[in-house]
Amino acid sequence: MSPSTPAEISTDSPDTPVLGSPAFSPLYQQIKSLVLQSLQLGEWKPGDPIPSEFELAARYKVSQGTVRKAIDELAKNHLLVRRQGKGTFVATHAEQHVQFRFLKLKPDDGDIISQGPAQRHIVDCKRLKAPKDVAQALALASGDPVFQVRRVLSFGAVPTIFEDIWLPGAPFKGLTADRLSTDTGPMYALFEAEFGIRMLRAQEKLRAVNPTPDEAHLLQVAGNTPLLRVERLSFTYQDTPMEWRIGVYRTDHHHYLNDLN
Amino acid sequence: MSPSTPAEISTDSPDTPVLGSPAFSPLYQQIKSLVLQSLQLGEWKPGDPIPSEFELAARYKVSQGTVRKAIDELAKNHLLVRRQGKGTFVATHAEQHVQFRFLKLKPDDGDIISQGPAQRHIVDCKRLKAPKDVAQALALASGDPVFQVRRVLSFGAVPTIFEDIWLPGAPFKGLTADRLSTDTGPMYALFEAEFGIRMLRAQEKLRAVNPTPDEAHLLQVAGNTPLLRVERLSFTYQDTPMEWRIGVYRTDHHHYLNDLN
DNA sequence: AGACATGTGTCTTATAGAAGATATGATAGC
DNA sequence: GCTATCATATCTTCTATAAGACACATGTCT
Repeated sequence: MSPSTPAEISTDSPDTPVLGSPAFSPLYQQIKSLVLQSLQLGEWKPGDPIPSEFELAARYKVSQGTVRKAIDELAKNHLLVRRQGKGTFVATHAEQHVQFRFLKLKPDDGDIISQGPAQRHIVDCKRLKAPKDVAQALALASGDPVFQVRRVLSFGAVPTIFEDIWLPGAPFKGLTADRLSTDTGPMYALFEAEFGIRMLRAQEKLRAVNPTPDEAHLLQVAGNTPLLRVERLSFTYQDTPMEWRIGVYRTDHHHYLNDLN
Repeated sequence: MSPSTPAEISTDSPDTPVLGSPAFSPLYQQIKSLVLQSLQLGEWKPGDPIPSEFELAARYKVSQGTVRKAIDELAKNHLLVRRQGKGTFVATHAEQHVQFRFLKLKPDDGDIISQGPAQRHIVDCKRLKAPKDVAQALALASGDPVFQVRRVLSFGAVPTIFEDIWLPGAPFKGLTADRLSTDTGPMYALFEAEFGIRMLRAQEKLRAVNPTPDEAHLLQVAGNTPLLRVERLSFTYQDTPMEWRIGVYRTDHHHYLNDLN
């Protein structure tokens, strides 16, 4: 047969295992998942540059334009960051402008006291067996080890957010309250640096609730204060749930800002 | 392809494309704004097909690929809809799958009674002078004529959403409670069909609140029930604000669903 | 310091075939 | 004659390739 058939990626894998996908997908989609695979396997670390478009084109035996289309999509999903003249880099939670990508609570317009960085206070950090609801959210078996982290975020000395965070025990082996307390940056940056776990997307469900006595005490509000309850499920590669977080927000000086597009 | 002598440089050959005044942006961006202009001026009506990529390429004297990139972006912004084999169409709020693009309140998982379409009930519809806050939100002068529409949405006979909607008087000239009541489809579809006004994007600010006595009555809840207050500002072309809407949501059988990407 | 080379992503053009949708005309069966 | 079915032609968007000009960043040489 022909010694060098170009673009034969489709033929070598009769069954793509994931998601029961149709056997034939566009080339650039296949490139996209190959790049994704390299990202997941850690071939390129967060912050590092990935090979240039032409290098990848040569590696995968496709044209530069095809690689470009694949990278474009990954960049739109915030998995990669393009920098003209420099290269394309693996996105990281440690960067300034991506810092609080998932935190949509903003200070009200003209509110001065709420500006500036948040003060963090870890209430506790325990390792225990997953309750049923936690297990279900994280796709674990009931009773599997999980970490529970509870913390309060304050803005300008006003306690504003209480969060109840649940993490699967295995990937986060070694997590301690101390490690969390000493850290100064955002939590997701720590997850990335310490445990190699990168949150890629999340889904939030919002309701209005009254606080539990515990929450009322931690947030220093009356028991009948309406609060915003934000239930967030965060996913890493392959849409694997990696964090379940129930946040309770005070909205007297802040609001949850959302752009509909 | 041309059989003529290659060496000769004809005067018109470099073909400076028909570009607008903003001379220093990529070609495809300029094409994008030209298409946008045609959309705004109503050259192509909602639901209609726009000219094919090759036609537009000829019209603007650029390549088909450049037109494609412009259209791609407009399609991602939901201003156009591509349909393979058929053409590219002006997006409309009247389509089934875009119906409630801006309504993020979803019934809780496994909740049966809340399924199905919403029942609408217009509480009132008045024409009056804009209060200060309304004028500011809609970029009007204080005292300019505005419409105020108040309505209740119910799911499975449970009143769930109360909305206080403010519209600028001039563009919506002729709006009546009757017209709103008789209409069966989504409100934005009516705005589009009757007034030629298309909401393109919106911004929402969320807080948890207790209802006013009025709201408590209309939503049939106790006065201390925590409710989700959603303040939405909707924009049409040129980012002109065209609707200010304060919604109050019951979240006992629903939640506000948001994807973070 | 300035000029230059090089490596990167960005933009534009051109060409070609694949895939989906639709109209038209031929053909077979009644 | 009439209708159902198939094949074909011709639109459209979608995918892939290739090549060149440009812009940006960062060196190295003079």
